[in-house]
Amino acid sequence: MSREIRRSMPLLSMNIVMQLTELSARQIRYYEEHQLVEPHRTEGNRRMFSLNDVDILLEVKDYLEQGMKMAKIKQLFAKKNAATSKKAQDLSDSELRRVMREEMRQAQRLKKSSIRQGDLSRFY
DNA sequence: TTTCTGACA
DNA sequence: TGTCAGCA
Repeated sequence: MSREIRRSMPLLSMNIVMQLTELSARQIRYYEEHQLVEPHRTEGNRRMFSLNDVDILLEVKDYLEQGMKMAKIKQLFAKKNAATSKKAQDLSDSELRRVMREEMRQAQRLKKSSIRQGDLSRFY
């Protein structure tokens, strides 16, 4: 899966991510404080984001726009990460499905349909 | 010049 | 979340 490696390669600067996500630097740093993303650091302590980080940021942005609270979003990502890593270890597929169903239910309940196919397809 | 951290509102 | 200060 060299595709995963590329997605995790840190090569986006703060300025690029701000334009890509339309989030302010303040917001991006705030989300990092809450461990929603984990950008790498350059020698000069500058943040370097991967495509995965941008994806996550966009998801967070969607959830926030739907009115979801930070606490809820943090829970969601914690579960998702746990589930995806479990899948990587080939431990639990049903758990992953349960989490994904819950996520879609949340999104539907709060809004109509802002979840993009591309995001979810990565997990199947 | 840009980004970083911390702090205040 | 915006913005300001003081650094690197």
